[in-house]
Amino acid sequence: MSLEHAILGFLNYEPMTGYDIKKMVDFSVSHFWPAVQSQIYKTLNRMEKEAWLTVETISQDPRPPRKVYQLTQSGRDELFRWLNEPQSASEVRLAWLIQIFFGGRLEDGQVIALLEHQLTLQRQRLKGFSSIPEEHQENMKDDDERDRFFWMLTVDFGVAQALAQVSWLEKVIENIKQGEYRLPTIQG
Amino acid sequence: MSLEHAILGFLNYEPMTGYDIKKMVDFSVSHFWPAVQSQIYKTLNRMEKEAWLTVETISQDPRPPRKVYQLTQSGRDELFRWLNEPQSASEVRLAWLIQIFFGGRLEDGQVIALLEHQLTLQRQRLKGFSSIPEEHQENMKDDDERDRFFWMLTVDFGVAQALAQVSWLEKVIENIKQGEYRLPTIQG
DNA sequence: AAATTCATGTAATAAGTTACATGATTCC
DNA sequence: GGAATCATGTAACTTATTACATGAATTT
Repeated sequence: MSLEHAILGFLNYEPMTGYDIKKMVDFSVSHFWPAVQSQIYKTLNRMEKEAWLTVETISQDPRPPRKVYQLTQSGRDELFRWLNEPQSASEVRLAWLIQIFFGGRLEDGQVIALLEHQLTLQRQRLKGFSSIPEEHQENMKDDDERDRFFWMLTVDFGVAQALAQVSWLEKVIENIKQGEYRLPTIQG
Repeated sequence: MSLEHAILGFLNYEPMTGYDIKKMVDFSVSHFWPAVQSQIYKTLNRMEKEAWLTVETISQDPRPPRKVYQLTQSGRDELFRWLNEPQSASEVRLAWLIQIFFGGRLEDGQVIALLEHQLTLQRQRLKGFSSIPEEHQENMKDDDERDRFFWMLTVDFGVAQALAQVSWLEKVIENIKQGEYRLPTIQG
């Protein structure tokens, strides 16, 4: 499980509550590893049982108590073990490609609508990425420059992916519109 | 659920057993929507209950009976309804990007090892793709030309994605090796 | 002699989503 | 006055994975 290890990574920066972790996840890694709140709380409980974390509970009536989680040595060991472990195939599930796969049973116009929808989504994604660096400047003050670089690398990867998809989609749409059923990448 | 709809798509070609479907999935859509055997059988049962499929059971002792599934009208309707439904964000979970995200806490050499591992995986993926078109020629004989085109489009997408990842990874590795911490895509 | 193909299934487990619940304080 | 923030949690459900089980016939 990788959410576990993302959490270990965040807690390696500093002790935090589940609420804080949720915010950090949304803000930084959600574009390649989203997580809902209930999943984070469940995972934190499991990790505590595994003795990767300790909790300090600070009551603050009438709100629920803040449960500040902190890495144990065993948690830190696990984090660095995992950070060095080669990850096998990355999981990708693209429902829209299933649609394209069976696109032979649709009319050209229907397929083009599907492709154009994906194009819109990818362009929106690109816009979303371009706002991250500035927000980041504000929120992160004088954190480690090196941490910042690797964060921005993951953003850059997202941008590269989105750009590649956009140009692929544009070519495919154009080809189909012209009645030329050519593959943009393989040969011509 | 999209496995459901992939199955509807395959059964729209012709009636098949779960075993047949598993083979087709592995051969054609598994690179963007993998499915294990037990998942397929479970899904077929559910789909039968939903009246999207009917079964014809052909006993063949001592083997398990062949259960040949066939689309109902309601199943076909559901297929085409779904094929035209715009799909929202495609699910992508990239564990190795979590590693890169926390790469600031590793040494350059360790990060480079992670990146080079991904590079190897993507190059292998590319090799895998290049073998599909020929296999396909053999297996598919005189099926609809149009179906074939859209199948090959999904392969082409996979190739485009893999190529984009390869060149991104190459640039990042090079930059880090030179001690120049630059983002390949955003600016320079 | 060993591996693969055919053909089904179950059980246990893991991971993730959706929806609900509480309730004061602060911001717009 | 209404929305967002803080801060936790549970329950039901869905989706997917891993591992086990059977067993003849065919291919390597």
